[in-house]
Amino acid sequence: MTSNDQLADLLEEFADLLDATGVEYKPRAYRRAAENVRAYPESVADLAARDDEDALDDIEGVGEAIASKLIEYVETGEIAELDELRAELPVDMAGLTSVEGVGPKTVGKLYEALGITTLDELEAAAEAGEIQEVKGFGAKTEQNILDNVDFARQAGERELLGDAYPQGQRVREYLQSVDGVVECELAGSLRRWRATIGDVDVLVASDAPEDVVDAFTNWDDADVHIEAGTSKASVRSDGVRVDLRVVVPEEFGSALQYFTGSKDHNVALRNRALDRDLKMNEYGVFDVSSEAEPASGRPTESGSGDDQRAGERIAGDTEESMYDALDLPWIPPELREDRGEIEAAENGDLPDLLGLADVRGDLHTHTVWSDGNDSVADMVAGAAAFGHEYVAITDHATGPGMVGGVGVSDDELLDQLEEVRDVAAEVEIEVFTGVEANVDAEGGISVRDEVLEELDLVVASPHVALDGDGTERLVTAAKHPEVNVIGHPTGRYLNRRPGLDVDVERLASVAADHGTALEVNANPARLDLGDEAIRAAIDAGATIAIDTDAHRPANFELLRYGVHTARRGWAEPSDVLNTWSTADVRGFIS
DNA sequence: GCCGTTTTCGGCCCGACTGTTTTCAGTCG
Repeated sequence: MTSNDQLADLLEEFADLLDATGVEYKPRAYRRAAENVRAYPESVADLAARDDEDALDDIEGVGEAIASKLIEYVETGEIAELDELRAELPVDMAGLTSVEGVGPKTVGKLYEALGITTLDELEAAAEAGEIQEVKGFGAKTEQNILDNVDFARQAGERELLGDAYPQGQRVREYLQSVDGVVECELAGSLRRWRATIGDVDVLVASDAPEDVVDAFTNWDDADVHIEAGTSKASVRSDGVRVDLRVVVPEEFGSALQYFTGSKDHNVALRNRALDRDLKMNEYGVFDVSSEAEPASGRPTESGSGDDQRAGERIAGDTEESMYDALDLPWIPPELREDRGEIEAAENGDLPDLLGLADVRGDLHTHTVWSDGNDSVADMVAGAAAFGHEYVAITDHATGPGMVGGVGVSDDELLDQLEEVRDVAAEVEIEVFTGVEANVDAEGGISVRDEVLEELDLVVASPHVALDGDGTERLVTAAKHPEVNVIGHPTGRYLNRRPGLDVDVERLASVAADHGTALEVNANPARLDLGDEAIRAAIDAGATIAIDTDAHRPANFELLRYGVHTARRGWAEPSDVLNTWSTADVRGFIS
């Protein structure tokens, strides 16, 4: 069945092709429809497949014409009109528009003038100096294309949080050292700690914006200079696009709120403001009740550039003031996805979110006994140095998914037990003996029960057959009396494979009944379970374990990614096994 | 092509930046 994403992609291609052929307004309608189809909570293809003309009526921006095209696609696998457009403009639209500065209209013009259809042809034309000969193009545009075409070829993927976060910290530290910078914060999806990041957004408060832009473009780590004006600039650093915006200190709070997003959260807040005769934007919250024509619901066209700041400004110097003006408490960035957080805030029901300092231990680590880099003693010392009160040693067991002799056999596991106990006797922190066993395709565990019984803690993780529905298999594992934690339940690898489909509600309710925790693997390539699954799991009553899967002591630092992902899943400290005391954890796993 | 307390026509979000212009179009967020 066709996913909403696929249908939305088709509508967007439609929009781009219309745009490239110079059609007005229709492209916007198709893009809006695409956006709403993508975000629609039910399967649009299912609705379209119904023998009901009005089935698609509820989707904003989808009218008669677009609805009939969606139905045509679901029934026949094609849209005749789209095929005609493709024939008229046979270009690799997605590839070509992935070049920074090249949009649909440019694609249309270059096809018209030079017959360019692919990235390779675009590059060849630029190298041959043909592009600057086209009317409306010049030498700079041609050079920009040459500069960006390679990046466009390799890009197309969002950056992992674990790569973007250190990048963000570096730029923030640098800007904080710049003269005239009053405040500096990361914004955008990085501040919301999304698992993947489009670009790094950084916001500065300063009365000398041009000096800040200047310092930013001269940053040592800025490899490519994309653009720079008087109040904003963009560079590429280590392959990541970094966008700077500078505002005056009085507007820092409103700008931070605006640029943190998400878009959906901000739209919902803006509507709430309108209900109160207020206007909310990146410059503040304004009382427009005394403005002319209040009944029209929109400000008058004065023609001045200050329309955005019309009315009496009642908030904006801090983020708190923005929310307060709408009678809401401040909402943590991780929750700002329009997933019910505004309603919860209104009712005083916002979760008391877990913090990094609440976590007391790590229940999933590896040593040289399997594929880790360090000894049991070094990993335990690393956990203690990180500040943990307890740590579990859970090396890979041999079995399905373990290749190249990585996992330990049952006999080796028993040998390792003695070493772990010896180390444990020498240190202050609590050390749990354990294993990361493999869950086979049927839900079986790769270590004999008698051996599992000897261990304090058993993490059971899927490492093979990581596609299709994994619910029953994981349910079987979660019911196993010796299994305490289901490790990285879906087996996903961000940007590489989606992992198992899991009915989280069902898995979580079984896990809750059998005293099994579900892992949030903090490795930034995994972040598994992900935010929405975490929330579903907690709602179904399951306990969460946030573990780093550390293969060396430095990996204990990855905990932050797991904690913030759990915050995105509305997790409170009590939901998380490894915020509990040593005695309580012992109680849970015994 | 969509939409409506402006309701069957006439609008459609908008500001910053760049590169090409000689007053503006295209891209981006």
